[in-house]
Amino acid sequence: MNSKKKLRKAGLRATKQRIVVADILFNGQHRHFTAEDLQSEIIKIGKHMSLATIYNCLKSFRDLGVIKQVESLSETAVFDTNVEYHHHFMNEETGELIDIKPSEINLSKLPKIPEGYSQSGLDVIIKLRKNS
Amino acid sequence: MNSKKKLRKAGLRATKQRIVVADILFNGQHRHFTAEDLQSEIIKIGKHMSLATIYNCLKSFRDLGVIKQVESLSETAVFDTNVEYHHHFMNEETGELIDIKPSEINLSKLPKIPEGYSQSGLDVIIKLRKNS
DNA sequence: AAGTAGTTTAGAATGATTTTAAAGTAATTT
DNA sequence: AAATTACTTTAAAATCATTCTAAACTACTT
Repeated sequence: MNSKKKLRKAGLRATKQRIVVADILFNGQHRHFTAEDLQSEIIKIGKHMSLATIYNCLKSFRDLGVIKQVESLSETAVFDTNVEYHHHFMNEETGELIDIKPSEINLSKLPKIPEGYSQSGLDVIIKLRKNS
Repeated sequence: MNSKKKLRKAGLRATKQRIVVADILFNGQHRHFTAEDLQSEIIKIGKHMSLATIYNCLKSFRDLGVIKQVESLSETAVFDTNVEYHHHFMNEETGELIDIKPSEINLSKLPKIPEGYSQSGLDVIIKLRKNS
């Protein structure tokens, strides 16, 4: 099934722009990218698309669940007076953080570190939603 | 030891502004805060301090190691075509991400979720640095 | 008390993202 | 196939967090 049909099926208008983005993204291989990465690629294949459109498109694809936005704790810099190694709970709505002591998490198995690199940190973030 | 002495000992000039910030931050209780949170508190106690100064001050305290900047993946939005639950390696210098399959991490013990909340997500980020 | 080097500051600059509102277009209806 | 309508795209302006600039200031040294 081509991108046009998939978009229609998902309830989105099959605009030229969305088709271009879908054709780039869903080629079978997973990838991480920013809005600007995508714009560069679009330019590389001789097309043009405004950044606003790219943001709009990525947002609708994300809401549809066909891509994921990688979690970032907050869009503003957050500081912590606790300088010991620890993890965090994060309230998804407010961004509020609560410390988690390392002893409360057991990370008994970790993946092999890629060749040529060393581990320089490890963060666990448990996201919370208020019960309704 | 008061803030003035502590700053001097750390090799930082004991400016009025740094003393105010240190007095607010190092009162024995840990906390998470943004530059603006801090400015609001400073205004609340009848003082004034420019945001640039607050950023400068937090940066020097961070470099000194007396506060920590909570990790954020990247300052720009990153998207991922892999919508399955998974974790990430992150190259600290470039921000580049590599997927980690959940089966490669064993999280056998997790902390108790705070009263009134439910877990809505869990992310593990392993930071990498290139070997020298 | 004077010197100097690090600091503070307002305001400008930057960079990512969103908004605005006008022009365009996909899908529907005629 | 043309007309309609509602959703989209877009350039440009706006916004927000953060950094930079460069002039005024001040902590510490001499």
